Amino acid sequence: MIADNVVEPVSRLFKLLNDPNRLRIILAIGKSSRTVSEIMQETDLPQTLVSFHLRPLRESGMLSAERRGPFVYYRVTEPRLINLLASLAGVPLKDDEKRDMEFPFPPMRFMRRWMKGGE
Amino acid sequence: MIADNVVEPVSRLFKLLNDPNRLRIILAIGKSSRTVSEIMQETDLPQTLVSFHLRPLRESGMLSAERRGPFVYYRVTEPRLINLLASLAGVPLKDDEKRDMEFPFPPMRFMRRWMKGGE
DNA sequence: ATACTGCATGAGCGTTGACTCATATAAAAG
DNA sequence: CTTTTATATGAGTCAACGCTCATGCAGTAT
Repeated sequence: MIADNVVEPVSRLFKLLNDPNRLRIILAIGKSSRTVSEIMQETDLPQTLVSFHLRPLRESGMLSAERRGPFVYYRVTEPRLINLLASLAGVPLKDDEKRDMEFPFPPMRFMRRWMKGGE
Repeated sequence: MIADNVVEPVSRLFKLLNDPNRLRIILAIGKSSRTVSEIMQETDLPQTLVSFHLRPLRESGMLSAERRGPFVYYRVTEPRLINLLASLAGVPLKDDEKRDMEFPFPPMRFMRRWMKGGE
């Protein structure tokens, strides 16, 4: 019998990442540091929606926020997350992201078979 | 600008895995082959709910189903998924699952920091 | 044919989740 | 102090989701 406290944390992690707009936001930040306005531009999402999604990502610790003047700069606390998501999404890393590529994530690519949706 | 067709497949994958009961079901099957009744026992979920969750998992190709007499045997099509989930969940593999452990998934363990939930 | 077991499926229901709108706060500029 | 820019937040809406109930179908046995 599998305990709740084993499976619920994993569930929370996937819930945090299961929204297309959140993934867009994370990938837009990438391994650099971006203000909310920059994220709005790169994702073409309204400000209030970007902030709305940034909250749970920040509160979970997946993103960190630092205020500098009127701007708030967000960054991904674990650059490996970008490697992982880029690998899953099947997109190449930007050139300036290929540094500190401790390991690529071909180990996860096998899951791409299950991504096709019935539409 | 990140395209929809890049990020939506990843979203669908995570949606498929973001439910605690689905994770329980997948881990209950493990690397072996289990009937619906056996899954019910191991997860303590009602039959209709187990079947309800098995459907999308099967239709996505994540699980395969084979009828033998009155029973339907489910199995995980990619045993590596069990390695991955077990690693994320922080649970050891059962002894009989440690074979064909081509790679463990310490590469993913760093995400465990984001699993804590505010309750 | 009937009955029983194993599993699947559609309808209905309550809850959660994504989104928008209006508004609030923070910093800078005039 | 007022205004403007950058970001955050609470309330409300609508759709999606998880779940249950009732029922249907497949296989087996009598």
